[in-house]
Formats: sequence, C-alpha cells, structure tokens
Amino acid sequence: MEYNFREIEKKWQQKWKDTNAYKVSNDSPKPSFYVLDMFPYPSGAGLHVGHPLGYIASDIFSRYKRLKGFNVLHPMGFDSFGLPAEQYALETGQHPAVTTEKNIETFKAQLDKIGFCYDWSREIRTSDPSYYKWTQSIFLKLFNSYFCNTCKQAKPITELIEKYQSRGGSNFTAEQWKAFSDKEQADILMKRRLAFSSFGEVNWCEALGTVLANDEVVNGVSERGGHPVIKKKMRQWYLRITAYADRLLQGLETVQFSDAMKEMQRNWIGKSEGCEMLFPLNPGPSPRGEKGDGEIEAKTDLKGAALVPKYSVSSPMSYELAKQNRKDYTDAEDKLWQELRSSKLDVKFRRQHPIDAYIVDFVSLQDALIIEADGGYHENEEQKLYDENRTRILNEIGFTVLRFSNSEILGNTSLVLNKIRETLNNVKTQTIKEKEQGSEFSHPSPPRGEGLGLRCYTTRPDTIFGVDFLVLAPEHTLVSSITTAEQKHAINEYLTYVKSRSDRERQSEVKQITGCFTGAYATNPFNGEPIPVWIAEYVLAGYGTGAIMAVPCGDQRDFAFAKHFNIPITNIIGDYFNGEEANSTKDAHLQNSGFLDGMLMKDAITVAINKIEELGIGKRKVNYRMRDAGFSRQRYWGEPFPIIWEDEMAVPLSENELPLELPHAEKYGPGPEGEGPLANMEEWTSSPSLLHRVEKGDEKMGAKVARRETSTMPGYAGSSWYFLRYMDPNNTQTFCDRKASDYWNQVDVYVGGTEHAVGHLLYSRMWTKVLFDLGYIGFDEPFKKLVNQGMIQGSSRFVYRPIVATHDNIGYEQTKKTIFISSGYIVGKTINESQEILHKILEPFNPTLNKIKDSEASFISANALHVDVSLVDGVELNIEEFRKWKNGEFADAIFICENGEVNYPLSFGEELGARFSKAKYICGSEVEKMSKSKYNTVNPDVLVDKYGADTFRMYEMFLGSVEQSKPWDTKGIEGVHRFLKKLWRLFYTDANPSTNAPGKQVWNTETATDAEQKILHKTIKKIEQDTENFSYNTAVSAFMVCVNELADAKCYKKEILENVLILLSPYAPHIAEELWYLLGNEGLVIDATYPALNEKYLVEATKEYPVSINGKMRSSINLPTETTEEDARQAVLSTEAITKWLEGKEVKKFIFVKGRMINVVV
RNA sequence: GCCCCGGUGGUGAAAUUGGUAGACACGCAGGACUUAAAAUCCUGUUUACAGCAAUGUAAGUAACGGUUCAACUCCGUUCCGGGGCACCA
Repeated sequence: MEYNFREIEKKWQQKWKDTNAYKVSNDSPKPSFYVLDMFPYPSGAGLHVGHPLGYIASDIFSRYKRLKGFNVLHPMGFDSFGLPAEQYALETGQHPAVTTEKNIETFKAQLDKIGFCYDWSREIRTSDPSYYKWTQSIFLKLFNSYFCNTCKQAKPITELIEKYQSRGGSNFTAEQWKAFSDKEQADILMKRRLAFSSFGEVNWCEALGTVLANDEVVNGVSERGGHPVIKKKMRQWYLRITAYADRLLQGLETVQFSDAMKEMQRNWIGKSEGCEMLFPLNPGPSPRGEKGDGEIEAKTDLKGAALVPKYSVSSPMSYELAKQNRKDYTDAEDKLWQELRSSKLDVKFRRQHPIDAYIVDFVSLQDALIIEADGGYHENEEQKLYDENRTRILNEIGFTVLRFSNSEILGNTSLVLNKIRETLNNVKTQTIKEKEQGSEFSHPSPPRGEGLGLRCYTTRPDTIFGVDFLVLAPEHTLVSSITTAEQKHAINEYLTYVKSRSDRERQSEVKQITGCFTGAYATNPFNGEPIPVWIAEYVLAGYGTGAIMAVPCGDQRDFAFAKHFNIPITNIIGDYFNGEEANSTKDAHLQNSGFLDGMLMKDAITVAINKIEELGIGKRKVNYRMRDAGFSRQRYWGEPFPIIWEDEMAVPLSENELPLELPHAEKYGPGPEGEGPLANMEEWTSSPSLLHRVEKGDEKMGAKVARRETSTMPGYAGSSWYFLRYMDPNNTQTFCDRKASDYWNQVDVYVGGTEHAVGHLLYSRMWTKVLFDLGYIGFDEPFKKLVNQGMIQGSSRFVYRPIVATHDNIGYEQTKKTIFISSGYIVGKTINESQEILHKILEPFNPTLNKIKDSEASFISANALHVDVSLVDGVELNIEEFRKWKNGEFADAIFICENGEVNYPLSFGEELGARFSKAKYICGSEVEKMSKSKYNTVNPDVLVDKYGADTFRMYEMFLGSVEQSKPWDTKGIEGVHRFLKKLWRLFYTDANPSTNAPGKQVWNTETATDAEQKILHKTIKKIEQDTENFSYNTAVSAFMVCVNELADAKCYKKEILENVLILLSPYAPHIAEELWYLLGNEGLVIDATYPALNEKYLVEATKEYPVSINGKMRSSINLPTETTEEDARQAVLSTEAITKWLEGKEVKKFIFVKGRMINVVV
C-alpha cells in the first residue's frame, strides 16, 4: 500500500465536509479561542503561494488549540469591495459584483484544496448587503457619537445636544443654542461627531476621473498615464481618529504586537510634547509712519471683539509693496476704487492693503470684507488654485472675499456694486457665533502665518538661546510678504525650483542642502537678537506651523544648513558641541542662555515653557502627527453612505432603512465635479421619494432639496470590524450580539502582513474603542496578539533581447531576427563592454549592423524580458518550452548560449537545430514582488496537484520562519514530500512494482521501549514549544528527526505512532487522518486529545559537557547530570585528554555552567 | 535624511537567558539495490593547510573595534540588502 495523497486528501476533505467537522458553536463548555487571518481581497489573479503562508500558520495553530481542548473559532471571508474590481469593470463593462463573485469561488476552491479548517458557515463578504448593512449601521453610530474630552471616551451625540440645551456650549449659552437655526446647530454638532463631514483637499486627476493617493502622484502628475493632478477641495467624510490618539497609544501597552509594529504605530500617531511660540518679526521702520494704517488698532470697538478680524501687520516690506501697487493699478481696479471711495456704500474701504500674508485690492476693515479685482491673467488653473487658497485663508481669519473679473467691473459696475452691497448686509447680520466657528471648518488646513510674527513649534524650548535662524516651508503664506526687495528675485527662483521637486525628492536628497534667505529678520523674544528668516524645502508645510526654529549646535540638519550657508552658530552647550557636528543631548548645562544659564537642559525645557506662557508669547502644546482619517472615496464599488443631504445638512437614515443598497450601475465613470460614479445616477441620488421623506419628516426643515451622499466608504470600512461579525455572522438584529462577543472576546491570535501596520490595524483598533465606549462590546482592543507574516516574493527570470538605438528619435529598434543572448554577456557588464560584445555577437546575424553602427546607430543594448518562471529550471531556460510559449511568439528565436554556441530553431534545418542542443541558455534573475505581469507567480494548485496539500503545507512552513520575507523557491519541496513517504513506510511498505506484490502492514501493537518513548516525548516537547512560538520551520524539522529516529530504531509500534499522528495532524491533517483511521482508531484525529508530555522519559543520567580552555573548545567529558561544580572540576583536571591542553599552567578560573559547558582559564 | 527589519556553507536555513556555529532539508559527489531507470537506502559535503586514512591544526556567522572566562547573540563605527516614511523639529 502506498502513500496515495490524491485519494487520501480528497477522501478526508469530503469527510470533514460531510460531518461538519469544522462547524463551531457559540455554546460550548470548552474555553474559547479565536484565531483570525487577515481576510484576502479576492483578486482576479487568484490565490498565489504568498497567501497561504499566513493561512497555514494560523490553521496549524487552530488545529493545535482544538487538540488542546479549546473551542476554536477560525473563520474566513472576503474583503470584497475595492478598486481593482471597479477598474476591471471600467475596462470590460462587467459588473464588479459578478467578477467578485467569480473570484471568490476561485479562491474558495483553491483554499479548500489545501485543507484548511475554516468554518465556512461563518463566511462573510464585505460587499454583501447583509454585511454592509452593519458597516453602515456602525457608521451611523460613529456619526451619532462625539468624543467627550472630559471623560476621554465616545458618547451619544444626544448627550451633547442635551448639554447644549440645558447649559450651552463653550461659546454660547443655552438660550443662544435654542435660537440657532437647524443649519447652525447641525454645523456645530458636525464639529464634534466621530464621523463627520468637512472640506478637504484631494489629489484630483481630471484625465483619470479619480482622486489619487499621494503615492500615486509622481512629480505632480499621475503615476498611471502621467496626467496632471490638481488639488481640489471637496466635501469629504472623516473619522475623528485623532480624538483617540492617546488611547491608541496607551492601548499598545496591553497587546502583544511585535516591537517593530508598535514602533510603527507610535511613529504614525507621532505624539510630541513641546510648545508653540511666537517670534515677532523685526519691526524695522514703524508701520505707523504710514499714514492711515495707524487706524488699524483703533478698530477694536463695536459689537464685540469677535467681529474684528485678526490681521497681520506683516513686515515693512508689505507696506512698501502696497505702496507700489497703489501706483500700479489696472483700469478696472481704478474704476472700482473710484466707486468705492465715493461712499456710495457708506463704508470705508482701503486700497492695496496688507492682510495676513496678502495684499488685497480693497478691504473694509470694519466689515471684514475684501474685494478683489482679477485681471485676465487669473484665467489659468494655477492662478485659480492660488486664488482659492488665498480666499480660504482670508476666510479663515474672518474676512469675506468677493472676486470680480475686470470685465465684470468695467462692463456692469452697478451690478458689481449691488452685489457688494448685498454682501455687506449679510456680513452685518451674521452672528458672532458663526464667525467664531467658521474658522475651524476647513480640514486639513495648511499652515499660515498669523498674528504679529512667526509661529514655531518646538520640542526643545530649552535651546531658545541657540536659535540662529528660522526656516519656513516654501509654501508658508508669509513668504511673499516678508521677503525683501533685494531677495525677491532669489526667493522666486527658489520657489520655482521647489515647485519642480516632488515631495519624495525633497525628503531624500539631503546631501544637497538648499534654501534661500528672505531678507527678513525675526526677533528672539528673550534677548532681542535679530534672527534671519530662511525658507528651505526640508521644512514641510503640512506639519505643525510650517516654520521651525533652527538650533545648529543641537540639530544636525540645522547644523548642516548653517555650515552650508555660513550662518554663525551659537554654542549653548559648551564642550558638548565640538564644532564638527550637532549634539542633540539633553544632558548639557546651558551656556549663553540668559535666564537659563547653568541649568540642565532636561530641566530647562519646563522652565522655558513656563516663561514662554508667562510672557504670553506661546503655550505648551502636545502635537500629533496623525490626522483624521479620510473616509470618502469617489468610487462606485464600496458601501454607500446612509446619509441624505437636505438643504446642506447631513441627515442620517434610520436603522430600519438599512441596508442602503448600492444601486446597480451600467457605467462606472466618475460623476461631475469630481464626484463618484453614483452622482451620475439621478434616480438614485435625488429620487422624489427622498423629497417625500423629507416632507413627511421634520416639518420645520421645510427642505426643498434632498440628495443622497454620492461618495462611498473606503476599503477599510468593512475590514475595521469584520472580526466581530464572524462571532455572530447571521444575526439580523444587530452587528454582533453582546453575548457572542463576550463569549469569544478578543481575537487571541491575528495573523497577517506588516503592510497593514498603520492603516487597517489602527482603524480597527479605533472602531473597537468606539464600540466599547458605547457599550456594544466588552473589550477595547480587538487583537490580543498579532503575528506578522513575511512577504513571499517572486523570483523573476529574464531573457535578453538586443536592441539598436538610432538617431531618428523613433527609439529602440529590435534586431530583425529574434535573438536572445545568455545573461553572461549582459549581467554585470558595463554599457561599453556589453556593447562591444553584442556587436561582435550580432554581426553574423545582421550584416548591416556595421553600417548602422557607423552611421545611424548610436547604441546597442539589450532589453530584459520577463520569462515565465515555469519555463526555467533554476536559471537555465528550457529553450524548447520557451519556443512554444505565448502561442509560439518566439518559435523562431535564435539563442546565443552561455558558451558562445548558438541554438537555432528548427526552421534553420534539422542539422543546425540539433547541433548545439546541449548548450545552456542562462536567464537573469531578480527578486521582485509577485505579480502576474512579471510571470513570476506560483500558483499553489500546481504544487498541490503534484505533491499534495500536506506536502505543500509543510513545505511552506519549512521554508523559514513565518515572519521572514523570502523569495519563493520550490527547490526543496521534494525533501518534505520524501519525509511524508518515509512516515508512511513506518506503517506500510510500498508495493513492489517488479513483482507486483502489494505493500504490507508493518505497524504492530507491541509495547514500546523506554528508548522509543524517549523519541516520542522528545518530539512532543519540541513540537509543543515550537507550535506555541509559531516556529513552524523547526517543528517540521523535529518531525523529520522523529521519523528518521523511529525508522532507524525500526519502531513500528502503534502506541508510539498514533501519538505522532496527533502531533502531526495540525501540520499534515490528511495523512494523519488516513493513518489514524488505518490504525483502527475510532473518530477523527482532529478530535483526539493532545498527548501529554511525560518528562520521565527525557531524564538523562549523564551529560556530555563541552570543555573549553581559555574559551576555545578543546574536548568534552561525560559527567552525571547532577554533578556539582567541585566534582566537575576534579573530573576535568584529572582527565588527561584535557590536562594536556593546560600545559602545566596554573588554573586561574574554572567556569561551570550546569547542564551547559565547562571553561577552564589558565 | 529618518524609522524598522535583515546579512550565517553551493542553496533554504538552525542555534533557550551570551555557553559545542551550521540542526533539518535541498543540491552535489561517491556507493548499494536494479539488465536499466524510477523509487529507496548508505557515505561524504564550511574553508585552508597537513595526512593514504582515522584525524589534526588554523580560520570562519558582512567589515572593523569593544565588553566578557566565553559573542551569530550585547555595545560602537562602517558597508550592503529589504521594507516603511508624513524630514515630526
């Protein structure tokens, strides 16, 4: 009888299915254990060998825990919403639901072949309405909750409303709250909701019709296709994950994630404690010297300070510029100015006035109204963006901005004036509250200079006296206004340079130090010293205030910058600074530091902050790098938001209206104005029934417009909570019954890749915390332990095809005949070398080459073509198979082999074709990500068919540790297969093919000897340890050792073997099940009890101690296990084999480590 | 530039708290069985030197230095590879 894995695996897979062997109950007296895989996105390419790595690991663990007496939940499902299906739909017109369904079927079939113990009755799919009904429901819970800053947890928004109604908010009284309109109330509440809507900028690519991730934008154009990408402001949904920053940080202390993983999350959250402080801009000549501007300060009167806009006096430069602009105006500006100053509007306007970073055309300071006249040059996109940004910033600091084109002003002045008048009226009736709240509304907002100086954030206020310069981000809004006339040109040039640089370039090329002096000076508030203000690309606008204080003696980057630009360096740390490099120590005693002199830096931090706060020039601040999570996608294939916009207010659907099903689409193109495809579906977004619904609802609203939210949720929506649904997958009343989640509790072991370190893992942690706060579940961390699986990389193979470049700009031209050159001629050669070689080789095949070389051709090289790895044995190409590949595309190719011989196709005649058939063609190789297009994917099916699932499972585990990334290689799978065959032969001999005699049973029921028991118990101990530690590669090796030893000992005893089968069953369940059955055991091996370790078999009487002399291993000695140090010393020193090494020298030291080794020092 | 991970035979890799470097496999070489092949089994396999051989000596875990009786393991510096990044001030 032979090991017929094909029959065996089919048989037991069927049996498990028929008996519902893996169905898990929520009602069991056993302790629960939850093992979870990160569920896959069902891509069209199907499963590849990288997927199962983690799945096998978790499967082994699940089966092991089951044998250990746990009720194990080990489910699987599909993350089936996502972009690829939508892109595929765009290309082929096939509905994502259809292709997704098909892909899932493929995945399931492939998974089943490997023999996983999933409880498929609990399968979930995020794109299934019965699933996303609950995703929507949880979204509504987020929408209807706020983060209470006092008790640091989520609470129902109704509690906030009650509070507002009874006690008011921080900016308004209860009476005022009640007086607010619905819209006003809604806006205020929106600022507290955990899922909220706001405006944010997205990378919009008109040509692709989609919003792109930062990653997908390279050098300002789209990665795919190189189309222009612009920043577009759009209404977006966000999750207020920042509210949970501290708890997400603290939670890391309670979970078993790898240190690297925790570090990544900490870095992402990026908590830093420091202070934000203001550096006044060097006043220079007093702005008040300019007549009229002195009135600015007198304007703090009237109906309340909140109405008075905050504006910047800016630098003296602004005033000079302003003056200049006043002389240099257009006809339209002049005309409007004449109208405005003639007091027809009864409001005092100023012309060309500096506001914040800008000089505006006309402004009424009293009414906070700015009027801008745009010339024809404002037509282009860039200018529009600039204007939008400018408007937004001005809005934020409290101004209303009106823009008119030149033609509007010149063409119909009275219309323009009417509009201004109307706006003025509106402005005047606006409430104080709106003004206050309005400034917080943009998200995320860029930094801006504000107030009377430059705001800098620092974690090291102790170094304040070492500040030698300030650096602004080039995008900083104050740059243009503070730059002096002399520096204007240089700054503009630098800005042009920065514009041409991608973010990544700005980050990585540090050797190249760039920057530009603005000509402006700020003042150190502590010693009054002027500080030059620079701009540099290494300061990014997106973080903090977009401005830093540079301390060259304490920060290496600042140091390099100072050195490069010859900025004098102040040393405040004495000997700690050597003048060669910065020293970021906190242990120095400060020098040259005014009131901080002599203080330890560590202590000075607090002292400095206190002083800064005392002086009112700054305040203590905790900064987080993490931002709120964008939750909108302008796409079709995702969860629709259960939100209806009624008169600009977001109104949630009620629970009983869920699921809001994704409407069927025929087309998947983007909607107008950057909206998602759903916006194209009028009947869905704005059906009359919605209006009806509004009318029936709150009468007070009296809404005239009702339109559904048209964006969809991102991929991480469904995956943020899926682990909960597995616990109670069919519940129609709630997303997961509290009883179920209390029973299963946290995921005990979560297995998946590191690529989700900061995305999925943080989001699901946040959702869990929210659901916990609201009392829906009883734990606030989803995953107790996380096991990271390494990425299986592909090992690509290449063939090299020569190309000839010509001068005619057509590009590279391939040689007339298809020729491939072995890698030895190409790889590792310089361009010149390989050009020589190629020329020599190609000449016989292309007589015109010489001519080309001399006249047209400028370059000969070789293109590397990916070749299917299945056509390559190691690195040697199977030339005959390759000729058949791609329907014989390369059937007539000529191969120049490694030894210089040529392999001709048959079309050259049999003689030539046969002559050099033994010559080898060697492929190039490279380790890359596994991908269909690189022809380097390996489909597990092929291996499972050839060697069986058990072999495949054990081989993937044998490859190396689970955590480690490694290129896939099937070399070695034979060894694992041999091991299983060898195991089989402990039970049955193989059939004898020559005599046709069938194999015989060799196992017996004799009693095992102690030596045999020792083999078993040694294995039990090792396998148990390794399995607990996810050290599966060494476990497989331990099985091999065990089987080798049993075979050597000719031990075929059931008493031993059946226990080995139980140990093996998590790893190779099919063969274990079959042999278990053949031994005549009742029931399934997966339901057996894990064998107990009996230490008595492992006790050794003696131990062979290695003996080192002066640390070098010289000999060994057999000693009783219980030897004392003194006995050992005597034994060692009386053994001649050892003493000969001592050469009669005196023993200085005798080291005895019990059970380990002995070291003699002479 | 910063952060994380890694670098061990021809190959994949092992190596409790620092305690016999290379377990277990692959590959290769030689042998047994066989008419032959497959399958299976046995032997050898870090390198250099010496020896017919058993064996011995020396070196050896990217490189150099340090701590230690003892370092793949801990520390420092450097090099290389992989992954991440939002230069976090």
